[in-house]
Amino acid sequence: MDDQESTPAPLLSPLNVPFLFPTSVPSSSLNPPLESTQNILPDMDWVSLLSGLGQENNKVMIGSGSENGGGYQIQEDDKGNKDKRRGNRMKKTSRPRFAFQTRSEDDILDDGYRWRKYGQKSVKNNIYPRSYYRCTHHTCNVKKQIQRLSKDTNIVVTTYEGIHNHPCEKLMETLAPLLRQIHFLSSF
DNA sequence: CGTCTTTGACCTGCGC
DNA sequence: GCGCAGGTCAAAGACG
Repeated sequence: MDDQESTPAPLLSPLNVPFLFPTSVPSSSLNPPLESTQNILPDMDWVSLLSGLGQENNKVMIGSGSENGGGYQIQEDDKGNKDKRRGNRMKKTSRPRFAFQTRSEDDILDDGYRWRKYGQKSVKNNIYPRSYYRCTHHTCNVKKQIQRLSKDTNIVVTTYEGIHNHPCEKLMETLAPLLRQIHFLSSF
């Protein structure tokens, strides 16, 4: 409950996520940039989900600045703590948020990290619930939300919050043979 | 037995 | 101040 602000420098940027798609989702299934996204997703609650967004290719940078809030973090101590069990949470933070959409039958995008589901909520204007996941690495506080769109049920919007402070083992395993092959070919 | 999901309750922020 | 919506907690159960 005290390490989110002292998170060490990331070994991997959140931007590494799109590179992990081949583990379960073909890159061809990725959707176009957000400008078209907004056209085809009129029912998406982008205001709450993507407050303060920017754009970059097929991913969306979300509220990375502290001025826009968007994310929350657990607070170490707070005089507003009314409940010993859970009174010290939900404080605005500057954690980077990052969202993108995929066209997939599966809600869960295998990005190489291990996630534990910690909540699910039905959201307004969407028949599908939003699922909340947290990285299972004990020193990592990265979270992600997964939401399937009601208008286009093939589209899943994944929102990452925070930066992994540990390497992605699965990614390394996946890339190892490829790197070896590249190294082998480059030797000629 | 450890890990993960489910799910209802609870909390906070925000708009009115 | 109130109500709503979104986000989180944690107990209980499922699963391998």
